[in-house]
Amino acid sequence: MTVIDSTPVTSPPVDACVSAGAAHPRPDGQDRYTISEVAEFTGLRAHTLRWYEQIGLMPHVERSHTGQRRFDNRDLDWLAFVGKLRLTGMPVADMVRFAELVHRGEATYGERQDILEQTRHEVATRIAALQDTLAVLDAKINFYAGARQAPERA
Amino acid sequence: MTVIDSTPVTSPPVDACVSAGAAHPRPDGQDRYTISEVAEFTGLRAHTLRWYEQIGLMPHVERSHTGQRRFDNRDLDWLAFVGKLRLTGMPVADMVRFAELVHRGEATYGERQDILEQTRHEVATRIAALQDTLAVLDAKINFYAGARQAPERA
DNA sequence: TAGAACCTTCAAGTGCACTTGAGGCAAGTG
DNA sequence: CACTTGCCTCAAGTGCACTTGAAGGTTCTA
Repeated sequence: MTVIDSTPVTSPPVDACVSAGAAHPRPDGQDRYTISEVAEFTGLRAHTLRWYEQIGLMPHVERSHTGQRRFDNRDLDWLAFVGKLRLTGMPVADMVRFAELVHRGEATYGERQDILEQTRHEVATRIAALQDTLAVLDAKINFYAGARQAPERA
Repeated sequence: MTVIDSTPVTSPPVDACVSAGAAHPRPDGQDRYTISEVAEFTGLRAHTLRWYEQIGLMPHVERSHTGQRRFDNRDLDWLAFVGKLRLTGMPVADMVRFAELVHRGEATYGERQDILEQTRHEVATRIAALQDTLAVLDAKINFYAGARQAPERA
């Protein structure tokens, strides 16, 4: 019985951390992707994907009999999550540390929770700062718009 | 009559762009600051402030009779705005371009408005993405919390 | 009047996150 | 069977935003 995608099953219950909730639209009902397929799908370059693996951010990807990488849906989930973390501004080194915790299994749940709570806090702070910025931008945009509509008022 | 701060007056109506709305808490009722005062106030290093001026991101700062920089409240406003732009992820080169538009005066209002509207759009998009990320983080945090509270459920 | 604590310019260095290039193997096509 | 395409590894290069350092002038405090 092969995994056919559709709903996020995550059959091996060993470590459900990787399933990122409502999955992104998968290419199709398969489970083995070449590096260029993954590159197109994630927006990352093939070189970057290899580099991720090299530094330990992308844990060991399966290989074909000729040594080429074959990514599966779990890998895609992990990359989607990494993309989210990247969005938060988390340094790559920290993501690698998190990846190591995931690799070490259930024993690190607590530590992982702590890290994500810290990250959550930072993200919330960042959102607030950006909303502040939005207000400043709006004020300036309004100023410019007003100045253009009433240009002769010296 | 010297500018005493309080409400954003911006007496010379030439270019009100710099007044960033509700001003940050000013050091005190003065209007001439040394570079180290500005450094402490903004969190930027003195070297960075000189570099900003050098690349055209900090338009000409006044000098004392001995040639030392004397920043005023307008400069502080500008730096606060630059800080906001930096938060949005705008590259320094783009900020320099904006600074040049400001320097060229009213004729560039339209162009400036366009840039800020574009930036506004990007910031809004970014906020949405971060809120998405927040949801993912919450899901994972809950997963970890749940797994710790009910650890014996193989 | 001495020394600390500032300031100046010019230039090279740092850290991060990739990016690019070289050289080569393996599978499919006319 | 040559050729193109796609993958591999290893190593060096790039771009950005500062950061640090060197060498020297000026101003404030004791």
